[in-house]
Amino acid sequence: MNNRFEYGNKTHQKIVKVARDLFMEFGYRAVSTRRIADACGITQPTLYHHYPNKKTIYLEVLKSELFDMQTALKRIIKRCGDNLEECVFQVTYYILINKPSSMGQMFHDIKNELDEEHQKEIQQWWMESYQAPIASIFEKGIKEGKIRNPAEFGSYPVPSAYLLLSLISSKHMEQQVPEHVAKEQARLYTKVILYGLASSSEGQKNNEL
Amino acid sequence: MNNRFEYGNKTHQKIVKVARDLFMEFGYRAVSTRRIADACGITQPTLYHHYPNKKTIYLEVLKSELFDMQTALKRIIKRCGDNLEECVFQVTYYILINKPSSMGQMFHDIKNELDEEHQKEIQQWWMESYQAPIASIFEKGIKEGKIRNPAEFGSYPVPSAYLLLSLISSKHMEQQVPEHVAKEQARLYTKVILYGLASSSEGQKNNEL
DNA sequence: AGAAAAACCTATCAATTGATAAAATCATAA
DNA sequence: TTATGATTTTATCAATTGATAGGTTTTTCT
Repeated sequence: MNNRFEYGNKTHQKIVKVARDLFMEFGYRAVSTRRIADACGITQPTLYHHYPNKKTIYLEVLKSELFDMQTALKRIIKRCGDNLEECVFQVTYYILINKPSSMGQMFHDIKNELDEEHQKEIQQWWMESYQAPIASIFEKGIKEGKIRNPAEFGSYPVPSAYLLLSLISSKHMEQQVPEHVAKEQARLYTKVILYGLASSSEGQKNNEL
Repeated sequence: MNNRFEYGNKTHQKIVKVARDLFMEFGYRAVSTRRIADACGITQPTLYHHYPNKKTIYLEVLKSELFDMQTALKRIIKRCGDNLEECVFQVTYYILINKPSSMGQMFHDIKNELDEEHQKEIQQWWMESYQAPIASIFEKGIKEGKIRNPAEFGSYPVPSAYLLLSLISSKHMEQQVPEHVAKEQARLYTKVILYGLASSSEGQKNNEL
């Protein structure tokens, strides 16, 4: 039947899958086309039969990366939509486990290795897959009075989403952590972004302003 | 007198100063030795008269970067040591303005472009210049009862410092911001990490556990 | 002034990079 | 079975990279 099609598609998909791991760990510049080819078990020029150039492969990687994240986050938020804290926790935990090993590196590559048209395109994908889903959580929280008044505190949905994402993508010098530690971290991040580090009396003091 | 010394030192310092801007903006791999030399107004081999190789220049850059930050943070903390919120705000604001344009890129380079000995060394510098000063703020806050019980909340000084630094080094897709916006951001980060995004009633609810 | 040393430049190297051309292999459909 | 087209390989390209050798200029010290 269409074995020919599927056969070709195997390599096609494998390239993106392999390149994804490499690009996300070492960054765009540090990963050569030969390295990708080796990890795929093919020769370097074969890459150019499936993709016109290195940049296209990277774009394909970003697309799959962001698409997977989008579907997962939407599913999680739909599942536990009524419980704000639980929802923040679940999202935090999922990203913490499944995010690219160096999100900062990813942003750097997007900004420095791509031309402006592609930057705009990726930024659009990024907003749909990360920003919008997380912001929707806070938006709902605001409507239900569970989140402080945005006008007073500056806690608008989108900036709030960026704050949570900042906490998640910290990992300054550390390596990948085991699952139960990630769960613990997710719990901490959730509590901090919702309730803060200050003891409750201090928190009240601020709220009177 | 020692004009010879000073003359040599001029170029010596200029290389580090110029390389600092380039490395921090574009990353280690994206900045070639020729690019550094051009920006200094010298030819590329001249670099190798002042420094044995590219990596040494990068290490020198990191050293100066971290040293400057350390002295600044210690000064700030000493100045406004009795007021927790103000102290957090001042530190946040300073880092926000003076930090390398892509801190994530810096961490990536440290982890991927340096050998293990140098990694350990830089990590030591990093802890002294960023982690320790900020952690000292939270340590004092805990002693004074202004920060939640670390044993219950997980808000130990060092992890707390990392949380604040995560917020500061967010800047996911944005460019450098003007001064008054940075001040606004610093204000928000300070309030969020201390008091959280949840409305006060929600915060109380959590505190009862 | 003149010797010594420091600073700098021209020319060049080997290695690696992304990318292309052309030949060889393989699977598919007639 | 055989012709066709997709897939992969070998061989190779020009450009860029970090780094070195050797000569030239500039500064310093006596």
